[in-house]
Amino acid sequence: MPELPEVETIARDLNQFLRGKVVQNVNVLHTKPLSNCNESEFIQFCQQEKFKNITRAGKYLFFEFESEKKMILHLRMTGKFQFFSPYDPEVNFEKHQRLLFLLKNQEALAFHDVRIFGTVSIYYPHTNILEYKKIGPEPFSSELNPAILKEQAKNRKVPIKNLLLDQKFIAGIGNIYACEILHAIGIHPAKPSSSLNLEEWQKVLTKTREILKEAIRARGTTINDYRGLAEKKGSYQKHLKVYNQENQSCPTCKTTKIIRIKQAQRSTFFCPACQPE
DNA sequence: CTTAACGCCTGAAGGC
DNA sequence: TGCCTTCAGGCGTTAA
Repeated sequence: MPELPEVETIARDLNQFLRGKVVQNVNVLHTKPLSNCNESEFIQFCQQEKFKNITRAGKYLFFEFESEKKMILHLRMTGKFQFFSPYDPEVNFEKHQRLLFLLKNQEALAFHDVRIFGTVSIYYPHTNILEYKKIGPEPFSSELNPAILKEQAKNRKVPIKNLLLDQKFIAGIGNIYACEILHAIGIHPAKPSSSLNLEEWQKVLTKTREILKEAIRARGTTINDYRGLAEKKGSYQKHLKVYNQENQSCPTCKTTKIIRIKQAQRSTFFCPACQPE
């Protein structure tokens, strides 16, 4: 499940492979990912476009072409990219490839997505990009500070864990890092968001940045599905203290076992000793 | 405005 | 072995 560190890693790698390359043709192997156009529009949109830059915003990937057209893609749960050089359909075809971008010199980029939750949308220059409006501030943005977070949360009764998952509150945090952040600062995941004081918001912000930065250094977390380009795994799973660690001893207090609860239909892992109510 | 529940999807894993 | 159920979860939609 790609979150900010995983998407950042993919964006950096894609840039290296794709910058300056031209899309000669596209095979739409499944139309479900196309969110704001049909198959023929999508093919038309991409043909002869040269990749200029690939960036990340929240958990979205922004593909910018030289023409200033943009393609915005979300990997959701199981989306990943495969770069083939050269691409041989006999060898490289896989069942769950959904979009295939054919490049020069027999190279190709495949968007692979088992569960087909991933989405792509296309934008012509100078048009209003809806995706921007849906996501909140980047965790590393200098506009963020503890006072703003506290203010934004003052009427929010939802558990802090759920608020950290809200992409409009802070962009890019998913289930894994939300659990890790709360453990690192010793806050119970069910604590009502509006009850955190300024000092606690300071800790949230500092640890969020620290953990995400460290996870980017490790090229993300690979538990089940996540793979970067070239099927490369991340290594941050070695640093996880609570996520997926049910019944293990907490690495911080070394005495209490990590427990698992459900919040808003999602698993939350935490240490009841280090994160008291 | 906020919150909660559901649906989308497939493959892995567990129960019997 | 095989069938059935449950689970994984990001996010859009819907309803309250």
